[in-house]
Amino acid sequence: MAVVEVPEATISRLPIYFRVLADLSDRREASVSSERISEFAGVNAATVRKDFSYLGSYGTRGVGYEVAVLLSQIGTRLGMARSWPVVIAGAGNLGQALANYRGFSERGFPVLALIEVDESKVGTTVHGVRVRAASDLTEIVAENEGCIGVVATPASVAQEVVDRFVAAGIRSIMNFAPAVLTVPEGVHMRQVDLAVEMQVLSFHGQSRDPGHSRP
Amino acid sequence: MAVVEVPEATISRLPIYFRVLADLSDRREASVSSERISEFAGVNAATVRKDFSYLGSYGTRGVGYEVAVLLSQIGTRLGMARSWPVVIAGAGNLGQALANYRGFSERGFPVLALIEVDESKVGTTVHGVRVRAASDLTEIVAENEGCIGVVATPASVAQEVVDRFVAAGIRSIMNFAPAVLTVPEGVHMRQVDLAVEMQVLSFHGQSRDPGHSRP
DNA sequence: GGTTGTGAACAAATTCACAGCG
DNA sequence: CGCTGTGAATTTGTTCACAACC
Repeated sequence: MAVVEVPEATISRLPIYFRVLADLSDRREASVSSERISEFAGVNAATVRKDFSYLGSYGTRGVGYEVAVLLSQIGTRLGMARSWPVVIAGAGNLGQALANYRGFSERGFPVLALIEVDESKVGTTVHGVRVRAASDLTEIVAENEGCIGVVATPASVAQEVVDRFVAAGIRSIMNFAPAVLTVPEGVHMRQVDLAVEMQVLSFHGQSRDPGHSRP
Repeated sequence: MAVVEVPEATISRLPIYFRVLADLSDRREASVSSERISEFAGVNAATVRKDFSYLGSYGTRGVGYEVAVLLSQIGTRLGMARSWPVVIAGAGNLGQALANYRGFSERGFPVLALIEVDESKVGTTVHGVRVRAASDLTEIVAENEGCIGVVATPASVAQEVVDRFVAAGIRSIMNFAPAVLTVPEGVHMRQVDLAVEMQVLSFHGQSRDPGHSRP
């Protein structure tokens, strides 16, 4: 129970459990079984239990899990006890859209600033978020512990942006540019490519296979 | 080489290879080794070769792969020979952002319409995309073979929207709402939850582990 | 009784390592 | 020689099935 690392596959499901448990908590449900979580999360019940067991032993045999306890445990693991400021590079289409996206701020990821190289945009405000110059980056990151950097620039400059992020002290990066980027050891990066997701869908539309349903 | 299904993990990498090969093609490179693709795609070279072998035998031993041949093969498999019309449900923040996102249309996924229940928005135009009533959905889908449905509504109505999509004849759905949804056999659905991605990042930021770099 | 927590069995995906061939 | 294509080995992830416990 001590030395075992939480597997990556489990980590990627924790946010789902967190959401499900938050819903249950809103509905004033005190206790829940792995079977019921399994239904809401779309994950096999044994997987749910095994995932939870990596975090420790928080259930009661014959009863289930206390929603509040589990929610707080997973929340803590996910770092949801604090908020994680976000800096978005690129005030173009996507950057503005992300700055405007409530899903971030509502879930603990307030957008601090949009970073833009186009001088004419610097100093303006997009959906309440200030557009600032690239030269301000180091200062912004220094003043806000644990900043997450979001790359919303064209692919051609994405690696350059990531390098600047890293130089400024950012250790977590989310990349929306359609490019594979490299970061040094110790920096964590995730890639979201909307067109890639669409192409996976069109693969299944293409071949007349009876595609399946789980995300 | 014949009866073997293409594994899901391979399918999800095909769009990456496609992008890398398109870049190489732009740079007028005629031939490429799995080793080089591996660098650009951030995937082990043996994995690259195994992935390609599911599509057939398109390489030349001692030489490598012909960029043009491979690009066309993968493009065909991904259904990129045609364009895939997209209908977005929900003309709120996210829906408008997606309608405005060039990455879709540029890569063969033109946005046909935004579907919105708020009567006051119906009839307007958002970034050149018409906002239409839910009752128009069936007609739109019928007129456009192979429509992809995008869910950009609040989570509370997402399942309802998916059911309408399916009833209208849509078989490929991309869900941006933070909810786990179910679809009948034969309908393919993919989930993109931006806050989930951020939470996975904050998990790694939280624990002082030397997070790693690959997407 | 009911449900957790987990070892063991199974399945999928990745990586190694090398035969086979241009 | 160099690089592909692929069996075999390894790692990672999932699911089963049941003892342990409330």
